[in-house]
Amino acid sequence: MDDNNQSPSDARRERRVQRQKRAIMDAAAHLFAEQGYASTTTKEIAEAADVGESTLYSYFQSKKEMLVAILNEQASMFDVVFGQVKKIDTREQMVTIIDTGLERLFANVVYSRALIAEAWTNDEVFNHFVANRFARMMELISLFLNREIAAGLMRPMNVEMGARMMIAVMLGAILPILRGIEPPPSSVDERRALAGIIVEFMLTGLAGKFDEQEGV
Amino acid sequence: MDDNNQSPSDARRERRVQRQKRAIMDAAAHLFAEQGYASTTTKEIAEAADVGESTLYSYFQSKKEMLVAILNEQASMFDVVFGQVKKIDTREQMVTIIDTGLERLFANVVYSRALIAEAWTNDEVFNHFVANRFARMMELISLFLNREIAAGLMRPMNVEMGARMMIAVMLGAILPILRGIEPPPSSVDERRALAGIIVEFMLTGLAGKFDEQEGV
Amino acid sequence: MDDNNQSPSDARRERRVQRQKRAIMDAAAHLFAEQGYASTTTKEIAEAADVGESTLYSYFQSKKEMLVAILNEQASMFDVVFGQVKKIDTREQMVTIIDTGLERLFANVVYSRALIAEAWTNDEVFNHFVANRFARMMELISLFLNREIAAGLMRPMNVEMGARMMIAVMLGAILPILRGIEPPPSSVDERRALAGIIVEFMLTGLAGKFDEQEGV
Amino acid sequence: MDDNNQSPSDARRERRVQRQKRAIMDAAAHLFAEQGYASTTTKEIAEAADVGESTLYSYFQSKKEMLVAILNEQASMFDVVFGQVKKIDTREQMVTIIDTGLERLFANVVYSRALIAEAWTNDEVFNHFVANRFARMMELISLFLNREIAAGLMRPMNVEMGARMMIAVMLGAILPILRGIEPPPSSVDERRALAGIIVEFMLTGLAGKFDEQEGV
DNA sequence: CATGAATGAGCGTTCATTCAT
DNA sequence: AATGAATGAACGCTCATTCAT
Repeated sequence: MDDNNQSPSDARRERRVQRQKRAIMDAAAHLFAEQGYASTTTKEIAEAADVGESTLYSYFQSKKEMLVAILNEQASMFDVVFGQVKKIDTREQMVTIIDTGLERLFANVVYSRALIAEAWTNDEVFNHFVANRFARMMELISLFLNREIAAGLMRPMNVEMGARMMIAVMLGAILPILRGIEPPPSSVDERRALAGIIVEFMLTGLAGKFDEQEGV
Repeated sequence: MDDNNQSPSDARRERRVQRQKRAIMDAAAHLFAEQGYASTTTKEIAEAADVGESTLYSYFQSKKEMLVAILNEQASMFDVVFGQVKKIDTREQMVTIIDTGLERLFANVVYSRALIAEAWTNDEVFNHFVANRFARMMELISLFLNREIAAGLMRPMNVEMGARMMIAVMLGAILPILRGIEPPPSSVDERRALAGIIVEFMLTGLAGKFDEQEGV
Repeated sequence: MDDNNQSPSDARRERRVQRQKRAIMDAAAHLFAEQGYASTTTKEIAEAADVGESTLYSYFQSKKEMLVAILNEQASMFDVVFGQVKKIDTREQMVTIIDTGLERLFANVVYSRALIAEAWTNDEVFNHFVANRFARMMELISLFLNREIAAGLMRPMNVEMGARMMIAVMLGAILPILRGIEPPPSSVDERRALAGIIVEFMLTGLAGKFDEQEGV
Repeated sequence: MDDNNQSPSDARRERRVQRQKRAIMDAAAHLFAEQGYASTTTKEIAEAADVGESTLYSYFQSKKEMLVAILNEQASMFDVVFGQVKKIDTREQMVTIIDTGLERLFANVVYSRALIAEAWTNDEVFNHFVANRFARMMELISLFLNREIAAGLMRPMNVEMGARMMIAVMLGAILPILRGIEPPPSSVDERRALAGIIVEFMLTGLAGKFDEQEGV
């Protein structure tokens, strides 16, 4: 009886706690994205989340912990996207993967912006949240490129540089959106079109003509 | 009399002032690049520049002014490079332009890193030091691309996206150097090789085969 | 009706209230004794008493009131002991009185320690809970000493200083126990032996030889 | 030349720094003595020392460090007094030793009161600043007592308890002064008289008759 | 009556800036 | 011109207390 009585209210409380935590994280992420972690005061976060300043500390032990929660979430989102990548055989698959990545990215633009902002100057953050993910990404792409080159579908090249370029092209396409200068694509179709353009540039650059064959 | 007497020593004083200013700016730029403007204290700058904390204020009216001086210099360096660009007709010219840009960039990596760090989160800085330069760059590249397409040397494309991709590829190639993870090229030859790779990727992407003809 | 109906349950409630109040006071006294009043948080008290933090305020109006309750109780305990003192004619009576005092003191060491801690720095506490009791104690002892001196059983002396010394010797004997460095005597016999030693030192000091006569 | 020039001003600066440090420590010691460390705010200390709150931090790294400086000084003062003690053969020597101790103690009553206040509830402070000094004191006194007993000048006794009593008697005599209830002796003669009374009570207690002989 | 959640007031501390020398 | 010393303003954070449930 007690169990039946308490369980639901426990769950409800837990949900409310999570909702508040989320509200604070969202407020903080926006501010961190817009002015950086160091320039954002707890007072501002509290006001943006519409709670008292001391209430923040019921949900996070410190300002730094808010940042970490934001970075963790953003990084794990990234892991999810990458975990789903299995094989890339056709150009269409490539577009789909990138489209999925964009979808997730645009769902929390400010989180990404905050992550980049902090990782750009903070080595600890960079090493903890970016470095190994970047390395894994490079590895995955390198494998893919090597396979394509071996199959004669891509030109011989410095594979590491190639991988870096792929990332760069993707980043370049969305940088103004991340930075908050342009709005994200307003429809699924627009987004997929963007993914298509990105792939086009990755594969053929500005000048080339690329024949769609069975492979990429 | 005063002129004859004072002029030389005035000049000497002026030179000394400029040298001190430079020392302070270098110290500040390094720190701003490594930990961000907001997280850098005037005490740290003073120590790095080996002067008393209050001496900073003999050369700059405020901490913010040090940042502005650094950003101004970095931005004007950029203007110099771009001012020299006249025409791009051959692939070789393109490589040379990019090589020149890299040269200047690597001469003051920390200045660039500081600029990016601050512009990423600070709208005022972005609008003042980056926005119009970025726009001019986009314009210049777009003109170039349109010309190439008209000449049949490049495929028809969304020109704005193309311009953005060129910038992205260049940025991608040097990002780890800017971030301070990799060292800049150690020789002029290495640097030119890097410029070559960048152009290669800009034009042909990963897959394409690009015929060097008379045009780019 | 109400009387007949409610009285028993009222009494039960009252007992429960007193039990909770006691639990909270015990928890608070321990903490006040170990870290001082100001350094003890209501959160710690609540945890030690195993109740919610806000529950404390059902029993006490404020943190300060908990302290006052503790001090009151400790002081009234003292009054009880002193109220029983009637006459001191023989050395044995003296030992008994001191032994009784020790018994009560050791029953609530932490209460005493908390009282001393707070009275040492807080004038309000000192004046309210210590000053007049100390004065009464001095008066009583002075009377006793004067009587002894008049009877030729003690040497002429500065009586106030004598009284103070008696208190000091007693305090000195139990200070390490109060401070929590040594455990209280583990048996009634040990405690009485301690009382004996205290009296011995009071009367004869380190060097003297004291003849037990009819008087003290 | 530079040496001759700089040295005096360096010394002057050093002296000024020491003077400020002392002023802050005095202000802090008074407040710590009167209301305890935890209840004293840095704002109060700053006001009492007549400096800005942030100025405190030019001289001490933290509030805790102010306390440590005070305790250290007080403890080292104690060491000085005890270091001078060589041998105790006559009652007069004993009086002199105690008189010297009183002199030093009364010179910084608030420092002592602050030390006692903090050591009473703070184990770290107790262990670091009191415990070993107390132990050394007990040891010294025990040695003395054993020698006296062996010489037949004192009665056989529990030596540890005897030592503790000596300390207690001394403490008892000055407790009201330490606590700030009574003023310290206003003249050297008064102070020496007090030392005499203390010794009297140590040796003969309340009742005894003690013959001054060659030994104590 | 019991409590988790919320908070204003105020804490110890930092820091860009000023000022006397 | 250069600086050590000083400081007000504001920071991140704690805590005794209140309140809705």
